[in-house]
Amino acid sequence: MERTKIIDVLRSEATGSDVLVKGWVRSFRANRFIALNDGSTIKNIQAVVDFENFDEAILKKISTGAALAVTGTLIASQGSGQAVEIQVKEIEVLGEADPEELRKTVMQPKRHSLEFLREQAHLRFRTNTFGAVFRIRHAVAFAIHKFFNDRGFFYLHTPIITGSDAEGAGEMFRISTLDPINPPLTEDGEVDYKQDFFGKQVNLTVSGQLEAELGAMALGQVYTFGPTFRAENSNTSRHLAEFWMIEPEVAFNNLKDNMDLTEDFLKYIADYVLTNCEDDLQFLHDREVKEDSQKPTAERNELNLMDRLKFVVDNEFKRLTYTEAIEVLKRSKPYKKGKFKYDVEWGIDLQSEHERYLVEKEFKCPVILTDYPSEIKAFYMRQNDDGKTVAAMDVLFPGIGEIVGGSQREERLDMLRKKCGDFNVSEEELDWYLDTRRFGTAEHAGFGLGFERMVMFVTGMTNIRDVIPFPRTPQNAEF
RNA sequence: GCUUCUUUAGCUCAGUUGGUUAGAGCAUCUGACUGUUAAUCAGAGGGUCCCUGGUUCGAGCCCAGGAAGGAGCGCCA
Repeated sequence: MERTKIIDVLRSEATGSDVLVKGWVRSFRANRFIALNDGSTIKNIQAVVDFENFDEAILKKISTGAALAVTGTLIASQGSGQAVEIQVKEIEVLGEADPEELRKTVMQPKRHSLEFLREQAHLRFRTNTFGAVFRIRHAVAFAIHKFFNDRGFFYLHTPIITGSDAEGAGEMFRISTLDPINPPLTEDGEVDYKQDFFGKQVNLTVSGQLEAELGAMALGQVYTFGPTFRAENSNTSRHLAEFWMIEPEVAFNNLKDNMDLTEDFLKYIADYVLTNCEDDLQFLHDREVKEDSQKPTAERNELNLMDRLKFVVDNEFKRLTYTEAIEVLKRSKPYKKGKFKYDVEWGIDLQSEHERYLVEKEFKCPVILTDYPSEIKAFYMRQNDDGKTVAAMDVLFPGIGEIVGGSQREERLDMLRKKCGDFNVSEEELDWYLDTRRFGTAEHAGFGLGFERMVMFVTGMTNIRDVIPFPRTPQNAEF
């Protein structure tokens, strides 16, 4: 008989017919009820064993975590917790799981802290929470490709190994095949990278944007979706050393087009998850509601998970300029009462506390801030006519902070070269990039979305390490 | 990197003013029961009290240093 996935068995109306399912035991109750899960859905199928007339040797091997092949008749359940169940005819134990060993793992049938689950990242897939998170993570990735494909974007693979650190987006991981103990040296006693694999110093990418711009200035609309690496010593719940980033880039788009695209995009993803991940979302929703009920009122979510997603889908994002934001902050209660740790003044970079105030207290919805002072943003962002600000935008989400950073790019060659000078960026190294401005330059814009931050938002997980299968953070590269 | 909190059984945690044999629930094992939904009942096993040093007649508890983890901040996506 062919195996049927549990998600299909549960949907099936064919009671009375025989099925074969394979999966892992979640629990074995009363020597009679096996809860079996195969990962196709968060739901388990209940397999009912007539233990009085069953091989005891097999029953003994059925324990939490074991892999089974179960053959039996699909029947309407006599119990109230499920619509259908399998009346077992035959069980083959595919892989045993020693209970004495299993009790040391996250697979034991009880609630665990997320910290403990993280220590066994290789086993946490078997839990309800992480099963749900990673099925949703897939759905978000798929939705992203679908969104762009449906709009005629081309998926562009930008290099993971790069020779430029021009963007200055952060500390980089160096890649080398040189002997680390005795590297070849130049006459000056420096490491001689000319003898390295690529004949120069190279790093893991911190952004595919500059390369994506080249694609956009020929293919029109492109996006990247790949791994990104930052060697920052960041110890927070929203930073990873290895994460995935989506960077669309569109020729002939200005900042307004860019904002519209971003908003459509984020709404599309939230909506996709709401309509396609019902069971997993409901589980995470209930989990959060339960957790919240044990917290003091002040620490609870104002909106629950489902409502937060619906809110993003149904409401316009609040758009305002940096200059307006500074004014709002200066009029705010915490500012007047001296509650902010950092001062608010035009020209400063907004601190987390300021962004959180705007998103969580003042507007209570996603916020797009635009037109930041030139000095605090990257060299490639387009200079506004006021001479002080650039056509930048940051999208701020409640609880997560900056989820998207983007801009209209500086397309005027002379202006871009001036900015290179101002920001100490080597024109020589970026000659290939400047060529786009030499040959048929045109206005264009794009943004970068932190994939894991989006997954955090749609799953309600509050630590970024819990939305990536194998988190890489300072001092941690396990498994 | 900075601030702050935490570290006691496989897990989650309690542990009084420094006092003799360190506890609970869950998990595991044994037995009973058997249409259960984190099954129930009875019993059992299970401890480098994070590490190092100090104070003390005596330290899980006090002091110093260190490590790991959480939360917040900075850097950012």
